[in-house]
Amino acid sequence: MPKRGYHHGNLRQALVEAALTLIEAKGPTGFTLSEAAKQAGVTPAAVYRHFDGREDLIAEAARQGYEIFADVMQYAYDKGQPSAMSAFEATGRAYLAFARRYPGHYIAMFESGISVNRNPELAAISAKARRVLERAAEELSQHIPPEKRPPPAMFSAHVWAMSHGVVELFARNSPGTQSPFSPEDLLETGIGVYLRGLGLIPPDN
Amino acid sequence: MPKRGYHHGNLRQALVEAALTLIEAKGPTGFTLSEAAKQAGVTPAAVYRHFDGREDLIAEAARQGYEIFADVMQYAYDKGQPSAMSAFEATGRAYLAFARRYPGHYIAMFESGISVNRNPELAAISAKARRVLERAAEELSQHIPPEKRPPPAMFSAHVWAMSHGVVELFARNSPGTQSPFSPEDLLETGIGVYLRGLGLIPPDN
DNA sequence: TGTACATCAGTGAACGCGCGTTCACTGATGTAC
DNA sequence: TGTACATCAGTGAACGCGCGTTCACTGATGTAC
Repeated sequence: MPKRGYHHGNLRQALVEAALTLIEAKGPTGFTLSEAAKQAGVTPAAVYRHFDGREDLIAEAARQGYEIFADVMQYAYDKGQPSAMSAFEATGRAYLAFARRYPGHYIAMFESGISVNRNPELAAISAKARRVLERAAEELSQHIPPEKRPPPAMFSAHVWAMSHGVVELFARNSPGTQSPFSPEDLLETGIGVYLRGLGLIPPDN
Repeated sequence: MPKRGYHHGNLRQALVEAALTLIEAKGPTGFTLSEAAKQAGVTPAAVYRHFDGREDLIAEAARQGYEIFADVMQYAYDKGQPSAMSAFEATGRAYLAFARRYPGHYIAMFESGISVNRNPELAAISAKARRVLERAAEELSQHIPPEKRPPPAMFSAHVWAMSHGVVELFARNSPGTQSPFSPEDLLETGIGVYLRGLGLIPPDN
């Protein structure tokens, strides 16, 4: 049984979770340190026992997000093996699934404006997550004749961009008026067309 | 010569422009009505002669953005005629060019969290902009055999998603570590691969 | 087991700040005669 | 052209608010003997 702290128990993590809930509910703008403290049942000043301040708390939320993100992507990649194609497709689906399932984390990571270079730990874990997708792209691209093979970094950037675009425009309520297609469908078909364009799927399949 | 108002001249527009500058510089979060007023050389209270409040000012900035956006897209589309392909590619490039050239507008439109349904005028102009891309996709898709033709709305959603993703991840400084490729290259090649996947570009071209 | 002491997580009061918004006003501009 | 009046854009003072942050403190928990 995990030992509980002196007073609250595990305030640090409770604050991160409060922050995630609030970020999800009100956007990175609406999130305030005071409200997170209140939601954790604690005075705002208590937050400073665990974090340097507001930004630091958001950064920790993002860090935990990247941690989960990297795991999820890696797991999808492994599970899709040994086919390079199915591994790649699984990571694409995992991206969207992550955004759906952990919206607070996703927002903290990609919409809060905190830089990934704000501290080395954050930079490391985000790079790790990115590398999963890059590796999947790299392996898949070996099936393309070398002379028409795009650089894997470009390949993965395309897929990342489409995934992120689908999330931002169609998996949230706000700006893109809802399309008649589900985000999952859009991403699946979009990546499908893209892979066909790379010659990785037969043209008439 | 445009007539100037009583005191300031054209406060309404000056406020919109101040807002755009601030939104660009500090993000939608950092933007404050008071600062916009100050930058326009006016008391915060004066803003209320022209707008209902802070949100209304952002909405007007977004509206003007959609206005420009629709024009830019339409112009690119027309200029790319009569080839459906070149018209389509031109609108894709225009998307990115718009994001680059009017960052304040772009942020107000897509990142400020204001809903396009907040007022009818905004909904109308944003729909108009969207329709340009949809029409380009529709015409282009006529070159695909009907049985393997995706719905044009899906087609344009894919391209919009990739464009938006490239802008958000690679054309800003923050989250995506800078890729070795320029956003323009990424979008151009990404859409190229996608169109090839649709069979619109010969496989070995 | 019991006592004395050290640690340190969380308190509560206080701070200065800039925010969005309101209000009665002022004074420059426009208009009627 | 000159005067009296109406309009209304912008003023400046004030408001209440919640924010992030600081500080000396308290009191529960852990530890040494």
